[in-house]
Amino acid sequence: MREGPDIARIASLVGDPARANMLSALMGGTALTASELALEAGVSLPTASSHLSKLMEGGLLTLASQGRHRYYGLAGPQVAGMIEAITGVAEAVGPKRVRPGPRDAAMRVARVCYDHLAGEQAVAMLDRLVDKKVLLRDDKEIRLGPSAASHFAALGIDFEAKARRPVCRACLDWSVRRSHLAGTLGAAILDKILAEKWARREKDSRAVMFSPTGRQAFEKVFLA
Amino acid sequence: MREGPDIARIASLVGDPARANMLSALMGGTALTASELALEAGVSLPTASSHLSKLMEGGLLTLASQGRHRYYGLAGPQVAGMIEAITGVAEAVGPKRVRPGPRDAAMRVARVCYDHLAGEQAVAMLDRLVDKKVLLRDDKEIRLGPSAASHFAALGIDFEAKARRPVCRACLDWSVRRSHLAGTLGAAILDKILAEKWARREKDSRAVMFSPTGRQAFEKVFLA
DNA sequence: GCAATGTTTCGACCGTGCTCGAAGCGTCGC
DNA sequence: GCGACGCTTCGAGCACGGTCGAAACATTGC
Repeated sequence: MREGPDIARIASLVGDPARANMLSALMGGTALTASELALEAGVSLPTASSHLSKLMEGGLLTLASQGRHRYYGLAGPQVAGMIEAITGVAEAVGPKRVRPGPRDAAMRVARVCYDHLAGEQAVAMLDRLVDKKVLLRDDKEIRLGPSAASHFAALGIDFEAKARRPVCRACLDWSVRRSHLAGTLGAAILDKILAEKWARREKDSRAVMFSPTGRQAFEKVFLA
Repeated sequence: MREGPDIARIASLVGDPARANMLSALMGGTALTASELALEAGVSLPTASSHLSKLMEGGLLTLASQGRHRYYGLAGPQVAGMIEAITGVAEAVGPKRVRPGPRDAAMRVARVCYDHLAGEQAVAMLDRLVDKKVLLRDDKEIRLGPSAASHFAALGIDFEAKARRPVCRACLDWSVRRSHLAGTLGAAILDKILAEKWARREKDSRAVMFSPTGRQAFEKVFLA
């Protein structure tokens, strides 16, 4: 009955949990592939694809095809602002949120983000690697420093052997609100952590649980 | 999978057309009753009531019970800001809106808003009544001026005879973005317009169509 | 060329939630 | 008190949209 722009259409796009998770994931500013977004949203690939096409049709996303990868990103700052506004209301209105249980606390410390480590530990690790000039961070970009090759080789981490993805990539951490390390290097480090049995993945969760000795080893290698 | 505030919950509340219409109607700042909101949304009273309780539960609305009337209003400026942000995206993203047809143009000029007149004609009428000091407007409130009683009596408009609602009320016009006159006086004026056959209601629409002579009469009385 | 990987389309299933009529409750006017 | 009015609750019907498996399509690497 009421005229004007179709706000219900836009809001209902954000109103599905899977799509909301995707949009939240994209709030970091980096474009993500359909597979990554499917993992973030916790749905299968076909489902994610369906959601993504709806978001595209609604004008909320942009698409950049690069080879067989398709990178989805937020359409612009106006869309980001809208998500921000909705998040603000959700936060203000929902103090009824159950207090974080042990699972949530663990997620905050360390968890899997697609194929690399995220959480406080991951953010601290990246900070330390930048401090030591092993990696170079300018603005939003991360590059390998001159000593990177030898540094990681000494640790037995081989990040070149993997597929052709960017070696380093910044990934915004939702809990800490700062970047952690993604890309093939981030993936290789997670592999290393799991291979050395410093930590194990919690079943049916993204949480990564360090053993006491594993934590010491990790901190000695990456946070020293 | 992703944590943080439940933005899907909030967005899906806005994502239903009926609820979106209600929220848009409340963007004017004045609280409205369940019946008024049902009309705005174009749904039955039970349906509207169900939506309203959901919006209440979601924390988007406040409720002020006055006798047997229950006035619903937006919970606060943060909620209003969110609606505004969503509206902005919907506007920016939907230039695919079909160009306004004759029906829409007519709606812009004059239409029914619950029980009173809205649109350009209504806004102009209120401006003129204020100019002539028949009505007094300070800030958002509208009151009767000293000459109001005799002025409307001379026109054969009896606004006291109606139920116990505020005589004057400002109602924000979506098309003009300025206030028009609601309340029992606004209703009485619309009654007059239809009784005099200056205009008729378009079937299945809120548009009000003035006849050529009716328009002249209306302008002579209210816009002179 | 063929196999591997990333992504979309198709088809079918199923549940959530929107919808309204009828009935129940609370408030006001006489 | 009784009737009128405003609103909410209950119950049942129904459609829309989310979900996934299988298969098709596209791109790359060998």
